Amino acid sequence: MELTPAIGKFVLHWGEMGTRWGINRTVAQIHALLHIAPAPLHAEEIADTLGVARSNVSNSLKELQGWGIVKIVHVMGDRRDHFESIHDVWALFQIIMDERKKREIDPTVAVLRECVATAKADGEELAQRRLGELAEFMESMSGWYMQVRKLPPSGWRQLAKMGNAIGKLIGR
Amino acid sequence: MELTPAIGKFVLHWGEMGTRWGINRTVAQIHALLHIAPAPLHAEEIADTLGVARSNVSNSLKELQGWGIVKIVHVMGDRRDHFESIHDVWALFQIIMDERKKREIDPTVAVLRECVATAKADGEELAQRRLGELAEFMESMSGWYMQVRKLPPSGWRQLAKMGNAIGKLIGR
DNA sequence: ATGTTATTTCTGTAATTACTGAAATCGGAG
DNA sequence: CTCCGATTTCAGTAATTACAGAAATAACAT
Repeated sequence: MELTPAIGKFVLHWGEMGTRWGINRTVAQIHALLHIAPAPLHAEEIADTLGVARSNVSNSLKELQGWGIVKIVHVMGDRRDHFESIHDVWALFQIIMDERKKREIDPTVAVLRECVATAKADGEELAQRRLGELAEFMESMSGWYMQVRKLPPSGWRQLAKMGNAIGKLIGR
Repeated sequence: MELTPAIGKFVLHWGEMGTRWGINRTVAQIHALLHIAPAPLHAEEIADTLGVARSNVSNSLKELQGWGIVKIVHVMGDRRDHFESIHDVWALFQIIMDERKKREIDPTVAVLRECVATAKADGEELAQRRLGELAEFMESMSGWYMQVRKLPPSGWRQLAKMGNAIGKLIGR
């Protein structure tokens, strides 16, 4: 797998973006590489292409598999594992959203609810209100996302184009 | 400003969440503290409450002001700057989204477009297609967000409740 | 079984990022 | 201008995170 100028630039940028969103740089780079790869790659190929240690690739791939955006595939006559990422960007986005919701949003809402309960018990009215509002907001966003996520990609696309119409529908 | 159990728990959790989304822990903690504070706080009060250095607070507050979610306010008869955060969660969310779009999404789309152009010039058809799809997806999401962001908070809330209706409207 | 290659785990190190405390700067008040 | 409190800057240090390379394990072929 050779790094052409276009691909190299993309991989580097994607890596940087990763760091800004709490994703390890190498993990993001590998994801980028697999995303544009014409065929599944094996670990050593990735290590060579990106110039990182084999072990680093191994761990990063585990991470990506944990997120569910990279799968192992096998190639006839080759004992090595090959890796492939989801190429459908809408599906990719959905998986990442689902995962972040599960790992971060849901637990946060749970903690907020606990805090609200404690605040109530301790008679801290203001804290109770503020934290309650925050919890409600997050649940509201979550709930909305859970609705839209069921739509097929085409539905999402339509939704994206409907911004104006929705504004009118609601009657701002 | 004393840290009650409820508030302490919230501040700690918010700090952790920050790290997962690429926000410095202290920055996130200060934001959390200001979010539930009954009145604007001055820097030293924040430093004492969270047990971090005064300079750390100063820099973190600059960061939060850069994001536009914390403002300086002045208190009669007090020379010190006091800090207040936006308490409306919907407004807060919108500001953060706007900022991340400006700082990360838009530049990424720009880079993707450049990569597509390069890929095209170099005759890399697959890369061109994949990167093009990614760029289009991100622009599509951006555009959609730009539409909805104009709605008043009440509109957002309605939108959140409309998930089902929208599904039917689109006719999945 | 033994050898061979692929993969993972683990430990030490490197790099990065966050933080502190001191020093410098700022900005009014007298 | 000089003083004094508030704030910021900066340089050194601490803590965290990412990484490489070695060692261990696994998976298969012979």
